Amino acid sequence: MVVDNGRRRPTIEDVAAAAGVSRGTVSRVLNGGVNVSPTALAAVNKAIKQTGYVVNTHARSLVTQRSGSVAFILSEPQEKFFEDPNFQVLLRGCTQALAEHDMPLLLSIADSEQDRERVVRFISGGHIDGALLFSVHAGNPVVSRLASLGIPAVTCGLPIGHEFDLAYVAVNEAEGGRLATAHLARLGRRRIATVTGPLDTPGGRDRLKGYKDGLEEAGLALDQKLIAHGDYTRISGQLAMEKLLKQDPELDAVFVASDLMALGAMDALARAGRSIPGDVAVVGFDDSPSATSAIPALTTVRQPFKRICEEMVRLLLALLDGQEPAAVILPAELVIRETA
Amino acid sequence: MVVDNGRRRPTIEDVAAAAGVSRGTVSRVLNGGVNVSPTALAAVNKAIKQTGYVVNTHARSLVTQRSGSVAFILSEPQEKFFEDPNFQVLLRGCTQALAEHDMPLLLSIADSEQDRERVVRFISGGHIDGALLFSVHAGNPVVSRLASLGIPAVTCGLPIGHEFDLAYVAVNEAEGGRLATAHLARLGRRRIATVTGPLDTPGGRDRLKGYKDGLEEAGLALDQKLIAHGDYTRISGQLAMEKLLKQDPELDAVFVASDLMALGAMDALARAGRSIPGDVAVVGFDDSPSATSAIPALTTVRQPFKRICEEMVRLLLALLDGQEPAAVILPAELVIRETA
DNA sequence: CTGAAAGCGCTTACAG
DNA sequence: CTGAAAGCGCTTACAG
Repeated sequence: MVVDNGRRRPTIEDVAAAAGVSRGTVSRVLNGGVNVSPTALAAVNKAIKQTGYVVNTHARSLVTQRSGSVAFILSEPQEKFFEDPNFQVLLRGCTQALAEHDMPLLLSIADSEQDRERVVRFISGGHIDGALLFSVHAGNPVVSRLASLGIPAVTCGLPIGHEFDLAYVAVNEAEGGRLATAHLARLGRRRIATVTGPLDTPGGRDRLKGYKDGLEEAGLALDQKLIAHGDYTRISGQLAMEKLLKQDPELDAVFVASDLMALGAMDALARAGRSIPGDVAVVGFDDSPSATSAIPALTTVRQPFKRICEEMVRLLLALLDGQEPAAVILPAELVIRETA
Repeated sequence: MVVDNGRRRPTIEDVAAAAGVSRGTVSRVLNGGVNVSPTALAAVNKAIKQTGYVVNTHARSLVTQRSGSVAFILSEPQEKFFEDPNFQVLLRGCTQALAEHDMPLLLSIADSEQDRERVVRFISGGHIDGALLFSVHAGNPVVSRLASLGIPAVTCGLPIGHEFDLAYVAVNEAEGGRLATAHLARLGRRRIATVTGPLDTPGGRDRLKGYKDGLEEAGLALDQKLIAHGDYTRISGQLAMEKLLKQDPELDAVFVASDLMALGAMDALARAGRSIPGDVAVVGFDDSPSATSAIPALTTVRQPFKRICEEMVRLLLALLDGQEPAAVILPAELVIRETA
């Protein structure tokens, strides 16, 4: 039963009165119940229910000097955010992982210079305890600012240039690239091309490394004509594929460093009249929702996004707890569907 | 120049000392500068810069009883959230509109019974001042709870069942449906089908109404065989289109109540060997990013998402200011591309 | 195990 | 226009 005395929200004082104890005891119950007698505990819990008490987080934060919330920072130009299905998965995953700790997620989008200023100001203003960072190109100013301010932060993907002063969670990018390439070689493909991401991102750099490893492992020569670059957008995948087809019309496979770019590459292949996987086998990266809905369904390297989010939140909470920044590398996994 | 005295953040006390005034005066400057002499104002502003002072929002919220943040609540099953590109646009638009008022956006996802409980608890706990609500089916429990708790809330789209106790922003759905249908009729199409959204959503219900209006206006008869229903997912659009083709193989146009479903419908048409727009003209709804990237590019009814977000935030701030709930209806606009 | 008390950093009547 | 002071609702040594 919830008692509503007028309009005002019940405070710890009301609970104390109802339970016949002091405010201190109520507070102790609220904070884990240590040094509280079973009798008092029961009385307080009953009083909490009875009064419908909910802690005032502002009052609590004022004394604990902790805000109890974290920011999800997207420092990416707007178009990519719009287009990339991975962000939604990550946003949701983090929201849920945080919710399990009863922490709200503050969304901050910092894709312009001005926004970045605001976001950094906001964060250094102590409004949040820590940050979850996404889409981190080498040299991203938000990342450096956070790192130099010493604000607890965890990045998704290896933060190039801050490998040692920031915590991060990443899939084993190189291994993923190697798995994809090895799979294509195993299928008997001999002219395996690749579309990379930007080389100032870990996904661009390391998936390419994996591609090279896979080629070498299969005894295939590295050929610069078979390498093109994209920026993770669908259209960039299409353009890169067109370029590759021009450079080497005989190519029979392609490893594309993201599913979205793979979709673009498939558009280009279709327009060029190549069948998939008959003429050209395609492997993507991410296992994003678009991979399954593609026609034909995309063979890809899976990033365990849910797990990534959980680990990011875990790492961030550990940082808030005073632990040192750590890195978590998750295994990549090949998901075989129809395109290869 | 920022002075860092040890590790502790400067407080209003530090600013007062630096400016040679009382805390009260500093606070007055912070809150608009009324009743402050030009001299004091200048001194305080200088001291703020000098000390690098940033207001402690928790302390402020504790006394003002306002949190200064609002929640973006998504009460939608997970799959749709993942798939629907509109959410990203809305999320971004609201984040930005709010940022202009220096208010952070808290993201809450309430797609399960349990999540809903948490979200309602969170909100009634006073952690936020108001809510922005999305994807509102009639009878959504979160909506009713918010409405009955009297928490300032603005919904995106007409909140069926709460038309009069909640503020909302919506595009003129019926007019959009009418425009789409009229356009198809004007193109000479005579067997115009429609794929609706769920009829317990304003978009499902009212776009269908517009379709009927458009038909009538063009002197075309309403035929139940030409109406099928989807749930805004791509696959549902495909299934609905397949059903329509079965029910009336002679249909020559279709108005689909969302772009995403239109994409699904186009998949079905392609599989059935119908050319677009040659055999069947297609008009979508939303003008989401997927409309432009579709091949062929989708003719659609534009929802002014950016404007919608701005109006939602404006309305919410007005509610927080004590104004009565209002409704804003924005005009729909036809965007002609390649499919019709 | 418990209560009384100080204090977190701000805002806002109130008196002048 | 300005300062002194009360108070927002909590946590946490401290003493017992």
